Amino acid sequence: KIFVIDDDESVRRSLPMLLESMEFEVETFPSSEDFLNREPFNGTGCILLDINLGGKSGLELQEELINKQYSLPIIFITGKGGVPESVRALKKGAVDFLQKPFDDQQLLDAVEEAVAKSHTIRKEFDELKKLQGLISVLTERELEVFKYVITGMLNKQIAEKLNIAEHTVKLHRGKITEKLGVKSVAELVRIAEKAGIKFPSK
Amino acid sequence: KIFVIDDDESVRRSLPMLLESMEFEVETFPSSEDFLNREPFNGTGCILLDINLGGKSGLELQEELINKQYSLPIIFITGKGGVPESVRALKKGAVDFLQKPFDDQQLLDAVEEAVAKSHTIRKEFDELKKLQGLISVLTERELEVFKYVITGMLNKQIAEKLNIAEHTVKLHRGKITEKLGVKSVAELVRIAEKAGIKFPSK
DNA sequence: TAAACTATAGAACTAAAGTACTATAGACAT
DNA sequence: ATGTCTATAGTACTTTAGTTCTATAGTTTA
Repeated sequence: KIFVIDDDESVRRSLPMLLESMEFEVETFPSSEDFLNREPFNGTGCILLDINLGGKSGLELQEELINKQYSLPIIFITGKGGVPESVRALKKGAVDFLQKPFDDQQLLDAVEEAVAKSHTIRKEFDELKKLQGLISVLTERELEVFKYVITGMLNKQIAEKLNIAEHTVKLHRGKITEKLGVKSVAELVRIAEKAGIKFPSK
Repeated sequence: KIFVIDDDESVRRSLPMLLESMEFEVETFPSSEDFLNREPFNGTGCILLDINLGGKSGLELQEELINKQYSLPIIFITGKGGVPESVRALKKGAVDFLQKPFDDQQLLDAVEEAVAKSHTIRKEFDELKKLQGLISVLTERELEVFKYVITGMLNKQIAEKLNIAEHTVKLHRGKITEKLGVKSVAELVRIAEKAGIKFPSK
C-alpha cells in the first residue's frame, strides 16, 4: 500500500497509474494534514512525499511521523529541493530522495526497497509485540524472578536477594517457564534479549 | 584523528588549521590513491572527503573502503556535487554531506558526530574481537557442544546427538565454562549472541 | 459470599548439572 | 621418547533444578 502526498494534482494522477499497474494499492493526499487526518495505517507499504507542500512541509511531516513512531518508510520526491534537504531527509531515515523528473524505473526501484524495508520492520515489530505479550502475563513477582534468572543467578541467590525461601523461587520459575512455554534458561535469555528486557543492577 | 582528502590545496591548508585548533590530529591527502597508500589506520576518527577528485572519485573511494571493511565514518565535502551524489553517499552510510561553502560550526558538528560514531563502532568491534578470541580457544568438539548447550538442550540429548556418553558432555561443558570464565548457561547464551554464533539446525 | 489468583513455604522426591579421581588412546611437539 | 593436549568413559558423589502434595493468607472478581 502506497501513500502519495503531493500538492501537484498531475502527480496525484500519474503516480497511482504507474503504481497500480505494478499491483500496488495507492492512496493520494494533497497535503500533510490530509494524510494525518486519515486513520492510522499499520500494514506494510511506504510514503511518497513531496518536500514542498502547502501547510506542513514534507520534512516537517517526516519529523512528526517519527515522533509518532509511525514506521512507514518514506521516499521523498521533489522539484526544487536541494542538497541540504536531501541530507536532512536521509539522515532522518528516508529510504530515497528523488528529483523530478525521474524515470519510472527509478521510482519503482525505490518503492520496492521501501516496501521490503517496511516488511522487515513489521516482522520485527510483530515479533516484539508477541514476546512482550507473553511477558505481560507474568505477575510482578514472576517478572522480578525472571530478571534475576536471566542473569544466571542460582535459585538460592535469588531467594536471598528477595528474602523468600528457595522453594518459592522454584515455584515462580515453574510458573514462568509454563507461561512462556519454554523449557530452558537458554530460551528465557533469548526471549529477554529480543524483548529488550533489562536485568537489575544487582 | 581526521583525514582530509581533497585535491584543492587551499582546503588542505585551511581545514587542518581549524581542526587542529579543536585538538584533532589531521592528515591530508590530495587523492584517493594517496590515502589508500597510507598504512591502514585503525583508531577512531573520520574522513573528510571531497567528491571531485582526480583519479578515484570520493564516491568510488567510499565504496572501496566499505568493501575493505574500513570502518572510518565519512563526511563528504563538495563544491559542485548535487542531490544524486548526496543521496548515494548517505545511502552508503556517509555521516554527512556538506556543500562548500560551509561555515566552521557546520563542519565541526559533523566531525563531532562522525567521531562519536567511530568510537561506538570501535567499541563494538573490540567487544566482538574479545569474545571471538575467547571462543577461539575452544577445541572443535567443545565448540560443537557449546552450540548445543546454548539452544537449551540437556546433556543427555547432546550426548545422544554426538554419540558420546553424557559424562563426556559434562567434561566438555566444564572445559567450556572454565575457558570462557562463566558460571551459568545464561552467560553462555549472551556471549554467543554477542559473538554472532549460530546454532545447528538440530 | 464464593471462587480464582497470587505469594508464600515445608516435606519429600526425581532429575539434571557439576566435580573429582582414575584411566585409555591418539595426535603433536620438544 | 617423553610430555602435553584432546577426546573419550566409568564410578561416585554433591549441588542445583524441578515437581508434587499440602497448606496459609491476602487480593480480586464474579
